[in-house]
Amino acid sequence: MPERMTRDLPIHEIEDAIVASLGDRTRLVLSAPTGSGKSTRVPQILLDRGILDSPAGGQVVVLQPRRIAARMLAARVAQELGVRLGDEVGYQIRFENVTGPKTRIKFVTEGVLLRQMVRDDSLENIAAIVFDEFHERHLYGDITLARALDIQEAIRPDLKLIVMSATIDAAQLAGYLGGPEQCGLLHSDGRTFPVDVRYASRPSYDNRSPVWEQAADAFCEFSRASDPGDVLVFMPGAFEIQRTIETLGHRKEARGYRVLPLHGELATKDQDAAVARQDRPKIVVSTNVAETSLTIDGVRLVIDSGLARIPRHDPYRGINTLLIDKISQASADQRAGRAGRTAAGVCLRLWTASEHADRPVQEKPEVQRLDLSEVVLTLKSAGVHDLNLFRWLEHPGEKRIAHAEELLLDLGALRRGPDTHARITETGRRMLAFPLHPRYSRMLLAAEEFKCVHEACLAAALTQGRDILIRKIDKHTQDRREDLLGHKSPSDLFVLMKAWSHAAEHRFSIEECGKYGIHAQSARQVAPLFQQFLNTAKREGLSIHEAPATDAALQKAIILGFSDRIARRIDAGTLRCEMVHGRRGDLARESHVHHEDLIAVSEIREVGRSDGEVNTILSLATAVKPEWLEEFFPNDFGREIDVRYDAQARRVYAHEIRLFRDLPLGRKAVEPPPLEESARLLADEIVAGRLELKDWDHAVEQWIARLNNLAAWCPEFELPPITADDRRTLIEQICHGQFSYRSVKDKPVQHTVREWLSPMQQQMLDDHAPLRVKLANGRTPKVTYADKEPPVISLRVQELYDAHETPTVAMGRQKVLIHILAPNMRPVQVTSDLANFWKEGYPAVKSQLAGRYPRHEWR
DNA sequence: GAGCACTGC
Repeated sequence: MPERMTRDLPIHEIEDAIVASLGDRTRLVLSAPTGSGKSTRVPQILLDRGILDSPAGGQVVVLQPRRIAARMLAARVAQELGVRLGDEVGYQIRFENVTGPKTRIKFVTEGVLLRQMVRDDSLENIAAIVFDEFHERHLYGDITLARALDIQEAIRPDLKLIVMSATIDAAQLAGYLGGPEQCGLLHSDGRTFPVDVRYASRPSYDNRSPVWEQAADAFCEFSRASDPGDVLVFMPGAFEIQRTIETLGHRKEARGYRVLPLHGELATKDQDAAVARQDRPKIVVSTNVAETSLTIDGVRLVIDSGLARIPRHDPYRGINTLLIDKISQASADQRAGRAGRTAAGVCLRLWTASEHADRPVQEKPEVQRLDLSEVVLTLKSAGVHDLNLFRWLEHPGEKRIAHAEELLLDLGALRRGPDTHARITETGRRMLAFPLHPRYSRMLLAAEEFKCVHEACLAAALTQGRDILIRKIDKHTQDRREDLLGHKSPSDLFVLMKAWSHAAEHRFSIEECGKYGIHAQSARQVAPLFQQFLNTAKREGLSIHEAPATDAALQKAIILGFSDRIARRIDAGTLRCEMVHGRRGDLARESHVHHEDLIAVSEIREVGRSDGEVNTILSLATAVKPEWLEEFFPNDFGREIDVRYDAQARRVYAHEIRLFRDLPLGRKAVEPPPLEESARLLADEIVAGRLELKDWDHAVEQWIARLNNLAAWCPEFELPPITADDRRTLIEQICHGQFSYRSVKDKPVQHTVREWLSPMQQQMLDDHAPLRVKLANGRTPKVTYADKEPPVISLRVQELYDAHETPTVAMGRQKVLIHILAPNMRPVQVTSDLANFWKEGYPAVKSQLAGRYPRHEWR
């Protein structure tokens, strides 16, 4: 029989209030910091006080953001109640279901419940749902709460919903849950030790030394005055951690300390070492893992860089970014709290108090930061057709929703309905059976057609968790790895599959994996995923073919999931690639598909470099044959004729360029088109000096190609004689963007055009030429044209900031719309004269951004 | 020569 719990934790002070509130209303927000005992005791209170005894069945489901928490909390509650884990108290996480028919208290991770809601929205047997650690605002937690509210209103009015949070603005949350009419609001105190938070005396932008130096300085200064005990240093990533450790190694104050790194890519034994008690005091230098996921007991001093690498999905470009950013006040408090777990502690922040006040209060919720494709598909299957009307706690932004819908339409998971809202298709429903990003579920469905389901399941499993191939390895390991995996491959996924198979054959032995730089723990975790996908595929009626699939079969399946990420190498000497939709990036150095011209990439990530610039890295590449694209996407092909004039030979050459969407795939020589005569006449004009040109050879070459394109666009266009009006027309065509920006951006052509013109026309060109904007960091921002509206220049805040250091170079004096893409918020728009942007437009931008986006010091 | 936070179905 369950024992009665002891009432030794702060949460019991409001036990009666909880019971009373849930007697009146079905919703409750409970704000309580760590140490209040809410996670273990609230479920027991619900059970003990009869709140779960509803006709619908008496289970409380407690949502946890992490598996390990679900497992440990269940074990602790079972122990407190004196019952066997899996009977009255159980837990369910991916791959593990430790519950039984008697289970009344069930801890689950967020994805488990969302999946359950997709299958069955009556939530039979569930009397109450508790959302724990809701302030972390994970994507699935947000969606699960919103759906639970829908379900409560539509079919389960008796369902109790309790949202627990440590730091979130509880009143706002209570408002979302219907206000005082429908939702109770309670607060409990925690039980932690006080932490003395100290700020830097100099603002961080004033301090030119790198964060690792600053952290080491702070440590040395502190340890000269008092004994720090165990120390925890927060850094944004592995690189900075390494530098911090090196720097501390040169400081005499750090002698006698064990200095240990802690981050996700470390082997388990190294992570354990950082958490374990040492024979000497220790300094653990860690990423965000130590903020929520791992606790290190005995820490009395926290040194916080205030930085983290924060992932975001940019819906404008359809890529993921991972850039270093300042953490929020809430996150900094969470980090500081790590110094007060076992005794009073100190937290040294490497930024000033006034800078702190400028930081955002909370981190942006994931729903406003990440790719929503999977969530959108889930909601569509639940009958939410207009996602802008969904009950978002915070609206993710129309662009983010639109981007997800576009991808799902491309994948065939959605189809436009009569009311313009896209509806889920049969393919979409089948895709939803797989717990995967829709791209990968699409790949698995395609794999059936190409008879490679088994292989595709493994490929999908390998992309889910941490990379199984460790990046930083020594030369010997590198050589051994190359012997095992080869140098070239049609797909990086094949390389991963080969590495994994080797690890699996050796039962994921740490020693054997270590020889090849394979992360044994990550590789081991792939196996259950692989099995889960195979089982799902079987259940969905896909046939798991016994015969090994050909490489081409799997490559084709991959392409069907990633057709909007086709890329072409620009040249053989570099890793530069151009992609469909005008994007560019660099193929990952470690890719094994470096010998191929045309690839599909499964991952695009924008990553900050140590010099402050940004790299777009294309990884997990798969070789693509153009004829496959033709087979699958016959309507996405176009062609363009490129005519060039060879001045020495005085001949015109023509090439046909094949385009996949807007990506040039290859060129082949063709008969010069009828325009040849006109082109030659034009060339003669120039050669004869009747048109003064600088750098004429190149200019002519470019210009003739442009004229040819114009003729294709406007058949009545006659080249000779070139009247002033013709020229005007030409310029206007250019100005209105009917030539691609790329085609006229080269300097010689600008020259050419200028030289043709009367002074008045030159003025017109200056006023209306396609904008050429070059930033101080060498990047050229995107410029888009629309009818009758000023051109739009899209700048990311980072670029704007970089550009501010040295002036932006820009041609053109017309008014433009400058679109500032600031992470975490709607784009800020200002209309400005570009040449005077810093004088006129920038103050407007600044006033809109300052305070809301304190990533940089706005000057 | 360059480049990578953490979870979760």
